[in-house]
Amino acid sequence: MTTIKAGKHIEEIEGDAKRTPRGTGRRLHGAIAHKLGTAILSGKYAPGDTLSGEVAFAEELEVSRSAYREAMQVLTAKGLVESRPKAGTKVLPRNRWNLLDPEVLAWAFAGEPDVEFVRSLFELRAIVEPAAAKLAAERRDKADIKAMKDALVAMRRHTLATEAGRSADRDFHNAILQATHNDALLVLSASIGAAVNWTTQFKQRSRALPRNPIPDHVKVFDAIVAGDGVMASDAMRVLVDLALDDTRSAMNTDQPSLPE
Amino acid sequence: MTTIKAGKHIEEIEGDAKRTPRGTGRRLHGAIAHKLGTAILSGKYAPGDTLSGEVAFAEELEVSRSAYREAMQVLTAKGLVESRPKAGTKVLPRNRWNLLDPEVLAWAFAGEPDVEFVRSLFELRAIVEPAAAKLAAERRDKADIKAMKDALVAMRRHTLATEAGRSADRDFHNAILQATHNDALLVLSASIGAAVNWTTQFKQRSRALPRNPIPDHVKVFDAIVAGDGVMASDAMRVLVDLALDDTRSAMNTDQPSLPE
DNA sequence: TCTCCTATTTACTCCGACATAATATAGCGA
DNA sequence: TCGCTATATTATGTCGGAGTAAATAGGAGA
Repeated sequence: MTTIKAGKHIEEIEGDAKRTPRGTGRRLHGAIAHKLGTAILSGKYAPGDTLSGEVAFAEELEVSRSAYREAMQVLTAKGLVESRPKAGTKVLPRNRWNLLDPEVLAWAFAGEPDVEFVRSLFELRAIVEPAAAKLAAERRDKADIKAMKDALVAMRRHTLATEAGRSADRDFHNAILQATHNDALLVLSASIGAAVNWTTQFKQRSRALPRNPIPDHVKVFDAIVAGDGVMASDAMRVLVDLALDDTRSAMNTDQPSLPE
Repeated sequence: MTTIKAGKHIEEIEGDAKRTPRGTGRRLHGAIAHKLGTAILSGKYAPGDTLSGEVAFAEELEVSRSAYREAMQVLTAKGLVESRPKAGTKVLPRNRWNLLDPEVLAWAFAGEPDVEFVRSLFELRAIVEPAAAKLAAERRDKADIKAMKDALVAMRRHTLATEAGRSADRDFHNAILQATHNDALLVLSASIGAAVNWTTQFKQRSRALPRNPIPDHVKVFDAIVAGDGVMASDAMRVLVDLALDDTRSAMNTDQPSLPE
């Protein structure tokens, strides 16, 4: 007998189905959750579907039941599935999903993102961000202004074509939400930031950005510094609308099914 | 020896620390997550704190490591903690918490809710709900109107003092968000609904509601039915502002540290 | 003094068994 | 024949322990 005791055959697993340990800090159950999460978000498992039993599915994934179960707890925590004895694990209806969870959002954008959903996100941005800019103009302090200024400088140095530039863009929007000194709004930052990031990448994917986004951002910044809430709100509304236009045209001309 | 084999001593546990199985559908790891979640949200474990090791903590809670770990996966999924080998499990900074997650929100309101946080939530409502009402007025269909009407009828029958009435209130706001036909907004429904619910209960706790909320709701409803976005938005703004006033005065006159 | 290596601590993964709860089925009574 | 109750089935839930992998701390060598 081969006397394989504990998790000895991990190597075959990695070489086979899940080359899990990408980078550092990636755990096995996290990888499973990612795999199943994207599968659900992409529609491979539709709401109402019943997943295979724990033992069968864990075996199919070539992981232990423990790891599989821990992954399911993650999906359950995010409202994607629900497990009950005897009944099995079922995919919950879409309105139970925590679509604003950063990780779920990432799963949603892992495959071909739903055009309708992107539109929803921009509509949310169009509602929240102008209002946030208004509050920021009324409440910003020195530190907030500095954070926004730094982000703007970084955006000018790198372009949106680089990751550093996109990061600076996110930092700018994040700084605005931070300046509202509102925890609930700040949480949306992670969600909105993710949406901004993914859609910006989509814009880049199809064509070079034809328009210089800096002036629009500067207008928002100036209004906030001046403490003019209405002007900040208006400027931000323009910014979001333009971003929506760009993304929309980019997605229309975007040929689907690009390989990863 | 007592020859206790598997989970045989659950009874002592239930009678002791965690009287877990309240109702049906409550799992052990869910109870652990609830317990630790409320502990973190209440500040018993502050950001940066390192929790005891798996073995020690699981033993302290009188549960198996599996159950404890599954609970931790839930907390990790909601951004409350982060675990790394050797370093242990640490509570993440507040800005990493998914405060809009319905479950986290429930944990936040399980103890004495932070006044500042409640204010943040109402500010979010004041931003989102009027805009949602406007969209709803432009896009509502027959089914949406029926859902709102039914909720209004139920609100009239029961008062906000009853759970049925609060449920109807939530249904009404939920129906409006549903009528926007926007998935991203709909997700906020769960969060906002929870906030509405908790704060409504707080209002009830300190005194009888002096004002009849029905007319305000009817105004919103009529505007949406008429398809008048601006009017719907205005009416909703009034409604939220009034609710904020009520809650604020209720929390001011509210003597803290009421026993559960 | 700095760098590299080793050692330890902690979480991570696996396994196999038993307990529990919800459903499906069969039996019983009206 | 129909409806209700008791039993059997089956999948999730919980348990305990063993062994693996990773990150930090401390020590050895340059």
